[in-house]
Amino acid sequence: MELALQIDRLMRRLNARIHVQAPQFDQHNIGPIGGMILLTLAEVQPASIQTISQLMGRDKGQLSRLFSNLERRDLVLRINNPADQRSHLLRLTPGGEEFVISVKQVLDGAVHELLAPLDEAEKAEMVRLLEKI
Amino acid sequence: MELALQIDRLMRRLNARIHVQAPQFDQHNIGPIGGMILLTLAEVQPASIQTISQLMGRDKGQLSRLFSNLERRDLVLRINNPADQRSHLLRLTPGGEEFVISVKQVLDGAVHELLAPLDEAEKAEMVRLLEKI
DNA sequence: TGAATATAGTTGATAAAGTCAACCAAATAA
DNA sequence: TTATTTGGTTGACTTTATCAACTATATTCA
Repeated sequence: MELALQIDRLMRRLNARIHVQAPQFDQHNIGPIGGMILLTLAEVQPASIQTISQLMGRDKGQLSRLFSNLERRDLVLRINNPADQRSHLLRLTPGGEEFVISVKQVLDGAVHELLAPLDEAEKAEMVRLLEKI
Repeated sequence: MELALQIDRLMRRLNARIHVQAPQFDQHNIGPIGGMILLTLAEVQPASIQTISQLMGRDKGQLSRLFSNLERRDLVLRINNPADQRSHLLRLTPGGEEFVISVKQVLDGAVHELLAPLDEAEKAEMVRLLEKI
C-alpha cells in the first residue's frame, strides 16, 4: 500500500484522538496547530519565526499570526533579537511552559495508543527511522 | 523528539514536494486531497462513501462533496449498489484510472526522495511497521 | 560609502480542508 | 408496522493553508 496514504492516515488518527480530548485540556483554545507550534518552540527556543517556519515547513505569514495569537494568550512572548533588528526571538512564558507539559502528555498518550500494536523494540526502531529522515 | 511532530513534518514535506509538481500533473485541479482519495479508491473500488470515510478517517460529508467534484470531472462514477439502495458504489472511470497512474508516479517519486536517507532494508522495515499500525 | 538587493516579519485576500448538525430515504430491529 | 439505525447530501461555519504586497532592517559590492 502507498506509504503516503499510510502516513496520512496515521496523522489523521492521531488528530482524531487529540480532537476528542481537546475540550479537557485545551483551556487556551489554541487548537491542534497551536499545540504543535508550542511543542516545536519548546524544543528550540528562543527562536525566530523564520527558524520555526523552516523547521515546521509552514508559511511564515501563518506563523506570524499564530504567534500573535499565542502571545495574546500569554503563552509566548517576543523578546528582542540582538543579532537582527527585523526579528524577535520567541520564547515560552512560564504559563506556556506549563501548558506545553500538558499538551505533551496528551500527545504522548495518543501516540502511545496508536503505537500499541508495536512492541518496544519496534517503537524504538520507528522513532529511529523517523529521526533519520 | 516528539513522534507526532516528526510525522507531521514528514507529511508536510511530502505535501510540499507534491505541491511544486502539481502544476505539471494535476490537470484536473483536484488538489492533494483529491489525489489521496483517488488513490484510496483505486485500492478498494468499487466502494461506498462510507467505506472510504472509515478507511481514510475523513468526514463523510466532506467526501460526499469531494466525490461529486471528482464525478463532475469524469474521474469517478457512482454505480448502483445492489445491496443497499441508499448508497452508490464509487468506481474510477478509465480517465480516472489513467490519472491515478500519474498521481502514483509523482507520489512515489516524492516518497522516494523523502526516504532517500534510508537504505533498502530500512525502507522495507518502515513500511512494515506502518502496515502493522 | 551608498545604491541595489536580499531577508524577516506583518498584513490582506482568498482558497482549501475539516467539523458539526440537520435532514431525507432506505434498511433493520422490535 | 412502527421505531430505530444507517448512508448520504447539504448548509453553515471554523480552521489551516497559500500567495502576494508592503515595511523595515541587513547585506552586498561597485
